[in-house]
Amino acid sequence: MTDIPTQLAELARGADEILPENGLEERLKTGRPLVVKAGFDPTAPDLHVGHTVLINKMRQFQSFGHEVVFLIGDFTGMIGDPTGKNATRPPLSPEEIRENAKTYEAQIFKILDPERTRVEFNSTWMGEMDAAGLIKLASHHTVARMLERDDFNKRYTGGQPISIHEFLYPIVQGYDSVALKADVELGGTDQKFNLLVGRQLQQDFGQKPQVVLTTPLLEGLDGVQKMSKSLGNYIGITEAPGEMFGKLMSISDDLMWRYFEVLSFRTLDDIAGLKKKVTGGMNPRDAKFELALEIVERFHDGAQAEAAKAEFVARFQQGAMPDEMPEITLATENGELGIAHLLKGAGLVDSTSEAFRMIKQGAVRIDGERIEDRGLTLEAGTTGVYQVGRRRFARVSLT
RNA sequence: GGAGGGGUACUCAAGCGGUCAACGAGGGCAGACUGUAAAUCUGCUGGCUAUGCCUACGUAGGUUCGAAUCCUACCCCCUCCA
Repeated sequence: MTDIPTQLAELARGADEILPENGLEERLKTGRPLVVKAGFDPTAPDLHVGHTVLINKMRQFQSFGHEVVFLIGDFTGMIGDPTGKNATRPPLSPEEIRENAKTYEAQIFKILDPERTRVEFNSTWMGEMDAAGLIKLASHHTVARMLERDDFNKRYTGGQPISIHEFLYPIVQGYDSVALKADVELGGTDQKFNLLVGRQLQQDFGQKPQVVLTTPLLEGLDGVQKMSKSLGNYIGITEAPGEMFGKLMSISDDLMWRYFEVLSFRTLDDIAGLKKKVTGGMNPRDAKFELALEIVERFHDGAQAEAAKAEFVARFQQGAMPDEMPEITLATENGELGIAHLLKGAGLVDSTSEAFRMIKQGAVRIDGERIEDRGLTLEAGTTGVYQVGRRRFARVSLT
């Protein structure tokens, strides 16, 4: 096993907080493999790179020989995490949960070692608990402590409603740590309160309170709001290399440095050096290339990453057409088809109204030639590459 | 249970009888420029068999030449009091 100082240094890297501060060292000194728990919401099985900050941390624990528990909160999912401003959500069916779990596994095992990962569902123990058990469990926590949580506190003092069931979320999550006898729980900074409830409950149940390690929440592509699927500002880890590369290239120069900090495996010194070069005149675009290459390689491979970069350069720097595009065949009426219908039929625009708008704005090209006539009709038997904007292409044949 | 406030396009948010397919902001898309799908600037942002037509302002009716705007009922959300 790796020596403790090295483990400590590696595990603390990129972490937002470790509570209690010396707790991790103390646990590591026991010399036994630690049970490291991280909970995931069953409703969002499409992981994005924001989640990987945490998963990478799990991988580190794993590589040091600890036992990682990937906990799917199917029971808590019924409540809906009140962290943030989420509204309550409809409960998932057992089938949906099983499906989501499979999707999760396919994705996390790109990073984690399946041999050393335990996948658990909290309905395993929560599903068996009856009302009496839940009341008893709830008695382990007080309203005053619950109201310490920042968002509850704000809502309470601000006269905003808080439903009773929302109080159950942190309690159930905390009880998961009791059920698993967790040594360490990982979570985003927004989970800090919930993770701390776990400590308190474990103590009440006669266990040694877990160490809490929080990781920062990653900003999404917009650079402002946290990365999330519902906000659409994310990079999914199953996305195609080209997509992934393009999205990384679209982030602002400022955000690029943030991504380097939390997503890159480069050393901090290395990143500082890169930053210096940019200040000294290096094109930030080239630094962004480095980042995009590294991330794409992580979820695909080196060759695909290079190919994605080559494609990006050709397409956006040199304005070339993509090598691959959808091939579509459309039937004409009376031997011809209006341009608006063609674009809609090819899926390049959502409506004929949009097609006309795009034409008016000079966004439509046929074989690279910009067209301006909205009344243009194309004859049967012709084939052409139709383009809307810089990113939407299709090769369309008319019959 | 009582009193009050509110439901408008992807989101927030104006409008309170015609000039409203609906101000403004954000987001998105497009164009220009460039150092890139960064930044910046400009435009567009309901649909269609397209110089016109159709559907839209919680739902269903009603008043009116004419309603997102007025009336009635219903549904939903929020606040305060009990």
